[in-house]
Amino acid sequence: MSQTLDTVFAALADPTRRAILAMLLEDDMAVTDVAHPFAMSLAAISKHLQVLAEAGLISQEKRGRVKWCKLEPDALREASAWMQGFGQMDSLDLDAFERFLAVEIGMDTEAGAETETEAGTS
Amino acid sequence: MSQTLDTVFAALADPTRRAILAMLLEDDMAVTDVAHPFAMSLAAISKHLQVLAEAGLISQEKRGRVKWCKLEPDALREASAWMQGFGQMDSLDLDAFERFLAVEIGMDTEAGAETETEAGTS
DNA sequence: TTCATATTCAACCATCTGGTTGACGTTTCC
DNA sequence: GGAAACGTCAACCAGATGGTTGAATATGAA
Repeated sequence: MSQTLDTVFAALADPTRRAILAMLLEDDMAVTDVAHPFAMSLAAISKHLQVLAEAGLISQEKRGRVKWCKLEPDALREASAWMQGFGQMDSLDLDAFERFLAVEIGMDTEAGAETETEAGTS
Repeated sequence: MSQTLDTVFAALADPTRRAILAMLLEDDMAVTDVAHPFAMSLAAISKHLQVLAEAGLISQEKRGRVKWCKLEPDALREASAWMQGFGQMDSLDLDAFERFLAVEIGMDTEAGAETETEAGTS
């Protein structure tokens, strides 16, 4: 579940990839056209597009010899929703939010840490 | 400018750091207390906190021998605002947004502009 | 002073990342 | 068929990242 957030935020951390997203905002594009404005090899852009696709931020569809790239805003909305939790922290259910995050990485947040939550060993 | 987005998104890409933010949402904490729920060394947590501080997501203040960590939601709001641009792409000024991104990474989006934007200080 | 607590620093390690180049498989066009 | 365009793959490289351990630095308490 939270692996999505890992990959989405990691994908967004690179300025080249953010710029690609901005370009795709305007229109679907072929890989070569995406690569055109950048001072780097086509292979590098191809890798960036794979990172974006694995994060679910774009989708790719091959038609003929051209692979079309399309923005998929849903993954962004998910990450954005996560951040909204912090942005609007005033009116947030902090306990519930923390429990959510605790589950997210499988940690215990201080209280009741010694409960046999990992009872799987028996 | 966009180095902020780079560092903020990179900081958010790690689940440990997101969990730390969630903990700080509840209350300010000392480094040792932040580290307590995690199965990793104090030094590792100290590094994570430095990453968060450099991204502006938290601030740290030393009182006595204890260093207190405090959530700074502003940096999150900034990144969140960036993402909102995609989430609400329907009602967005695409041209303006693309120009913003183009400047952000110093690239040209198709339309030629050999403007030497920055005499690199970096 | 001496000891314990709180935190960082430095060196080290394995792995990931972002880039390169060159070769390769497809698809289109002449 | 053969050449060009589209895109990926594989190998390689330098540097960043996330973790470790052990020593070092403050500060507080006895």
